[in-house]
Amino acid sequence: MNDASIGPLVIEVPKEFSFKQNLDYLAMTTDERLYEIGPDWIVRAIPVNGRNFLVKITEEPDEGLLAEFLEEDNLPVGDDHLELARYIRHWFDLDTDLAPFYQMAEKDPLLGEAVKTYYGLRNVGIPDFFEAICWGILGQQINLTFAYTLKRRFVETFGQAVHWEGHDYWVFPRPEDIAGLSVEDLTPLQLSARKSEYLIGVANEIVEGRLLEEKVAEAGSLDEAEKVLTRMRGIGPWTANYVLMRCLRFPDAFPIADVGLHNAIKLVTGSDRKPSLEEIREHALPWKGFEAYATFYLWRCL
DNA sequence: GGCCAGGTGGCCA
DNA sequence: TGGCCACATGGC
Repeated sequence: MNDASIGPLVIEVPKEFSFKQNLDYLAMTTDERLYEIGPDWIVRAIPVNGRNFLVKITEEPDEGLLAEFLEEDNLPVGDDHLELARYIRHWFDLDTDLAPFYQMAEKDPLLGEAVKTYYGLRNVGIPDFFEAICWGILGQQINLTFAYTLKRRFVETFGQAVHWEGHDYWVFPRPEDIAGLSVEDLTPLQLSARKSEYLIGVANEIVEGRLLEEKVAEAGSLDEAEKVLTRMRGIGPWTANYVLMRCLRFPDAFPIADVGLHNAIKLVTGSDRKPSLEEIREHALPWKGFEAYATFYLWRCL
């Protein structure tokens, strides 16, 4: 890794991977300002080892993903390469074997169409733990459009930007950027007082070492991990499962109370009403161990 | 103008 | 444990 300090990073991808499907998914939410997307590329600033690297990712047939570093005066050295590769693998969830999920899903009445239509889509994740939690809290009980607006304001107010060729590439605020704030600092963004308390509270818990990503990741089970997270004020079962699904990659994480999930099930079953919790549990029986991917693909149908 | 939104905490029996 | 209710504000 020493003499490769210049030149792109090559990242192998599994067979069940479609760069296009993942770009199409990400293209729906560009207003959060954390990346820019073209027809066959994506650019984002990736925070690693205390620095922000501007990375352009493309696909090279038969090789995998190619990550180029755009700023000539800000190139990764040493261990940075490893961390950047890890970040990108995490982002596109490249280390999960989707074959068993697909095997189950193609016969499933709710998932069959979705896995055919979106074959190769990965559970595009939120590699940053704090971002995943904040995004969960921001999205609670408001419509998604407004949630993205709030996220954009949050990022542009408290995050860091990499300026390159007339464009800003934003990095999500760190817990230490938020921990010292007061509710009044967040009011101008049109965040409710309660949400502001939650965000600042979680930031403090992380900064002071009372909430550790490793502790959650190493929990013995989904239940245990959920308990650690829901001890935080502002993190209920929905947010906990959302974070476990999008960031910590628990395959069985399942935000069962999610309105989007309910709407998706209503849509794919052609029902005229949303399913009850009991009905969802019934639908989800065959998904055991794959609830996270099942949910992600159902969301994609909306 | 009314209902809904990728919920949660707090209170009560 | 389970059922209400306040919260809070934009989108459609």
